[in-house]
Amino acid sequence: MNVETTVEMQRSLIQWTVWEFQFPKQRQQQHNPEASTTSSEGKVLTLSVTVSPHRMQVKLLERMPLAAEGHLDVMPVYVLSEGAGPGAQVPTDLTRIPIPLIDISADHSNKLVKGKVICKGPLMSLAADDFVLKTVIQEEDSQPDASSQNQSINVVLFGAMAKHFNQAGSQGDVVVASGFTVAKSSTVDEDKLHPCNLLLSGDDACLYVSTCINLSLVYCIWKIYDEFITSHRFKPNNSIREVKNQRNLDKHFDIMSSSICGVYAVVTVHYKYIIETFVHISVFVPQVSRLTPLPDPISPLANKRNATLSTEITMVALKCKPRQHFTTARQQLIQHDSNSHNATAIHTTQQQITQHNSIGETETERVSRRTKVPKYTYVPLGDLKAGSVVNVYGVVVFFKQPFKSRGTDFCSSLKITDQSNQKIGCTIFCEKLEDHPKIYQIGDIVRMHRVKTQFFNNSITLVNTFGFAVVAFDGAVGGAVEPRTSSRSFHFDQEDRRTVEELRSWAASQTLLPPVCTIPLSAVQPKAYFDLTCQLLAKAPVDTTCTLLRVWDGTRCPRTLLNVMVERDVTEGPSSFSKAKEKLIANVLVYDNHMEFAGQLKPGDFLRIYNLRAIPGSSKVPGLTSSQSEEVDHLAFHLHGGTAYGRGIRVLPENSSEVQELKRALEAFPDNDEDALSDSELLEIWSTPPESLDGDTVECSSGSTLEETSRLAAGYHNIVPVKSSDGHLALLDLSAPFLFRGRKRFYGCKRCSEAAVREPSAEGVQVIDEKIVAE
DNA sequence: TTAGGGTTCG
Repeated sequence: MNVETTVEMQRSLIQWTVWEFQFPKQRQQQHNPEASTTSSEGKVLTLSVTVSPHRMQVKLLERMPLAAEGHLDVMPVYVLSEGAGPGAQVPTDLTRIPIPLIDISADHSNKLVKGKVICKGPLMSLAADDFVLKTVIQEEDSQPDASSQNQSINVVLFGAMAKHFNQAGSQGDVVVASGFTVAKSSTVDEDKLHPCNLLLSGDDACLYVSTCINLSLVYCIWKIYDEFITSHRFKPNNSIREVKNQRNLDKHFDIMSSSICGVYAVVTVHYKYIIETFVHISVFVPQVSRLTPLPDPISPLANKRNATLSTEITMVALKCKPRQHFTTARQQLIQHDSNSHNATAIHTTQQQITQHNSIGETETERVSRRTKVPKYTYVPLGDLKAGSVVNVYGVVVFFKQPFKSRGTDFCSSLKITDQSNQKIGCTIFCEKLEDHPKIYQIGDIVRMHRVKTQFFNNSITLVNTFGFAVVAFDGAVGGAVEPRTSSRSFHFDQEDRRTVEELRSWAASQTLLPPVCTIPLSAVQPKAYFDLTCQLLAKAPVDTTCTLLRVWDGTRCPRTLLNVMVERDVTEGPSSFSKAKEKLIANVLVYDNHMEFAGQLKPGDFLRIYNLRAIPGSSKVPGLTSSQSEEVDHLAFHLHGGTAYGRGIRVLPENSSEVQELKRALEAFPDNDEDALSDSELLEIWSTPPESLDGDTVECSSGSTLEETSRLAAGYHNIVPVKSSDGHLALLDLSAPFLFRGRKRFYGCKRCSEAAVREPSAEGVQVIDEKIVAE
């Protein structure tokens, strides 16, 4: 059994050089345990991987033997690369039979069927460790109109195969089945599918799954870090499942790679877990002059490989009992691997790389090439002289988000540096926020046009002047070079790209950057200052100096978080969340000058809050509940007034790598679907008078139509429609309980529900005007 | 014009 995963080399990394390392025979045959002690002669590289929640640093140190333990707990999955395609992977002695031609009376012992998964049923458990799963596959090459009969067939998987397919397969995958039996379909009248079913069970049954898994570079590092280095145990079961959650291919890659900082060598892109044979890891090292190439790469292929640009599809083959097909598959796998530098799109010359670089250029670059924009010159920061107007590049070592000055403009404050090691302060005044540099974190790179140099306190500073323009870039080595600017036209060419990349590499080699202070809620320490990347869920004014922001980042702070009660009708966004979600929500109190900016935020916005303070056990917070004032072990989050240490808030754009990363974390939260309302919850809400539901669970609407109520319901957590009855509130329909939650409506059963109406407290509820009700 | 980094009232 083996697992092999292939990751494509992405465009933004094509100038990287690949070294390959192969670890032959870490373990001998799984079924031959005596042999497993032999041979760990495979040469291995050692990695130093430093991982913090938002950054990762991988350093190539030296080579040493790698303890390869725990290889045997692998689920029977083959992941084969697309290069060969399904046809090449399956045994050649089998012939393909089109789905419509499958017939119960024919002999299928040497046949295979190929089709696309159009429906995947749930995994059903028959007994402990015995499963069944039904899926529907459709003849892949079928014409939509011509002879469309019986193009789709039920495939029933049994045992471990069902379980593995449940994890590894999904709708849209292309599968090849062999070793199946054919049975009469009992559901043909209902599903109108093929009159036969394919049954995949027993030793001969085999299913090859071709899926569009595409691992990100960094994801692989994570896996290697996680499974290989930390625990020395493979958990391919997990990796397959998790990988399949990472289908957002290019984006995912960009995000992850741009969140790397200071990468010296990146492992993977083409790695294989091959149990019993070898582990195979490729190393990509950026071609920057500072880095000397690794001495004598182990693999003879090493210098030949540079990059592969093609989209690859990963093949997964599932087998109940792999023994019989295993040898074939493995041999093919190895063969495929040794040929892959021919078979896949690998570029071996600098010329080809250059070609791809130019293919990779942006529209702007092409435009600027054609229209001959005048060339900019950039003055190194060490060569600045007072009294001139210059263009500069620099790495951000300090920044303040734009803040309101006493004059007419917003003011940004930066400190930048470059290879000259000069640190230069910059002050930028612009009326419009969008004209300010879009700096998200220290290490970002800025290019500024038309800044004037002036002396202040014995050093040169930069201030923007007429015609000022700024573009910012992420500072992560290997990440996409995407200019952040609101400018419609700006010059950007290959030289700019190179400058950015050189600055990135240089910065990565320096220790000039302060340690990362962006941490998730789960890692917050009392008294710490930190930057928080989060999503705003709701906000509410607390008093004249303070606004409450309710935020989350998908992680849970191990400490009790401060609970701040505010009046419901001043809350923007939902006034309450599910219990599980509430546990993840941090209440951030934003003071003074930050209130104005906070006022413009909308629930749903993705934010980075800079220099947030985690304060333990305060009891003097406005709105604090009396029960909590006793508590000492809670954390409050304060964004204090002022802009010291870059204190402030920034809305992160939806397409930024930071937000993409955050979104993945939030999507992983299992209870994200607030629409799901269990019977007991419904009962709880229903049978409890509104005013006693923790004060904020139920909204009452009065005298509205169904349509109005529905519209209203979209904006509230729960709505129980009521009507006016003698000036009091009454349920619209007493025969059955119903509850509106967002777009969903929940109805109780007439027979078994007992609806009780209690009069809500008058506070916050309008006195009902009979005329309005009548209207 | 404005700011010219350097924590904390809450």
